[in-house]
Amino acid sequence: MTEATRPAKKAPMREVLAEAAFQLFLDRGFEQTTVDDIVARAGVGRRSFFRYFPSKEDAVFPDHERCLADMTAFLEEADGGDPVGTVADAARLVLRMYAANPEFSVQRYRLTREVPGLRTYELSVVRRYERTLAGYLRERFEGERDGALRAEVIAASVVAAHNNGLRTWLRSGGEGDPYAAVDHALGMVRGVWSGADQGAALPAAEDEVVVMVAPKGAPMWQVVQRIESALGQG
Amino acid sequence: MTEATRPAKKAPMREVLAEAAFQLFLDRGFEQTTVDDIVARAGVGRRSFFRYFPSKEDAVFPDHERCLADMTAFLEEADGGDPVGTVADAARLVLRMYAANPEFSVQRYRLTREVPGLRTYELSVVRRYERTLAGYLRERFEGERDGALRAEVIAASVVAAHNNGLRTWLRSGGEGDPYAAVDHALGMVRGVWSGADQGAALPAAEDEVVVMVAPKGAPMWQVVQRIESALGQG
DNA sequence: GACACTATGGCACTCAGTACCCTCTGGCAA
DNA sequence: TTGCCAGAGGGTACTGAGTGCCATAGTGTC
Repeated sequence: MTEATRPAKKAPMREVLAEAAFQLFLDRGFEQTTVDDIVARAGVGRRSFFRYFPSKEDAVFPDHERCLADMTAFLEEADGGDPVGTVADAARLVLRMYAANPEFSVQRYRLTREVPGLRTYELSVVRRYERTLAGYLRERFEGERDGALRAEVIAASVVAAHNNGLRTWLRSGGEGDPYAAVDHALGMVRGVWSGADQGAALPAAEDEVVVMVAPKGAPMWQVVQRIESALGQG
Repeated sequence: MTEATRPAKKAPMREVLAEAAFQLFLDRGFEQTTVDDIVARAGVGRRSFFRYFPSKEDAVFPDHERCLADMTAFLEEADGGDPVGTVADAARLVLRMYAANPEFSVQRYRLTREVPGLRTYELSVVRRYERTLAGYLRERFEGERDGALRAEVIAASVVAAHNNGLRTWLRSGGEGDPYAAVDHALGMVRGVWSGADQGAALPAAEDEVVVMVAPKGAPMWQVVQRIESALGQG
């Protein structure tokens, strides 16, 4: 009726629904909100909801589908650099999505923490990222010893590290720089697993050697970090 | 009525239900089987099903609850040895459960692969194992730098490695020794992440050093393996 | 104006999961 | 014996997610 400025393209229904759903979830809780409540608030028919979201849970994560597509595209276009670094960069795409909307991300995080159904749903989303990363690594490690195994373990490590940093930021209420923690975490994983093609990319002679000295009782991850700095990767 | 041998303790209803459910799932598929079908086959009331299984999915994984309890108990009783080795051993408890019943495990694996709902449910189960392992590691790493981060990444690595080996065995139809692949996978993870307290447990002097030489272009994981053998941990 | 195509609404249905109440059974005490 | 209690299981009705099918309205195009 009184639709304000004339050429105002009416917001796409998908966003209207997601917005209405999220507000209701915040107000009265996820389980206490029915799909009928959502469509009533959005002023549309019930059937329309399920045309845009296959399930009630999907309305809480309206942006992951796009992000997953971005990640896939990113990996398809990736050049042949360090595989671990590449998947770490791919993981950062997810962080970028969260960071693009801190308030929403934090609210959703709190909501998800409290609703078992949403936690489970989120797991399936995270798993798809992990599988995407693992698929890329599997190709890169094709033919290498334990290639498939390393692909999956590295993908899991990257996802775990990313999520650790991300959660730290979310728990803090979305204040400050989310990239710091995530980059630190991903850096650790990269330090442990990476290195293969990175060295080969250097024009240095193959017969160059590095001598590393470490106390015998030193923790392995500390040893790895020293190797890193010895190789000048830090 | 004609209940065969007299002192035959009637099988506990939970098992009767799980058995009936699983057979029906194999015969006509998970989604094509309703809870009414299951209770009809088991010869009990519908209400009883939900007394024993909170959801239809739970009937497919009747043993994980117990296994998770075993893992928790195992970690509580664990001595202070190498933390990574301890969680690797804890993960092996899961493999033991699968290996105790190869045919069932393989059938369930095939079923789970095909049913999205079951895949998602399994994710939530796996996640609980992962959290249990991470919780243990977090305590062990208390106060260390990046302790919580390392706990989560290592837990994720261990779970990924375990599942990689397990799936290899399941895909093979449950033939042969499942422990071989899993031990190999866990060994790799342990080689990369372990070492901290292991070295300290040696009576060797703190000032002992190891000198390691490696080609500059060598992959990091290969470097790690060489360090391992240098330290005599292989 | 007929046609087609797409977006949306409405209705009816299945089925998982829950709340509430009933029955049956086996103790156990007065 | 009677009365009482407790615990296992059964039955019924309800809520709410998700689906299939059809009707309707808007928007072109010829």
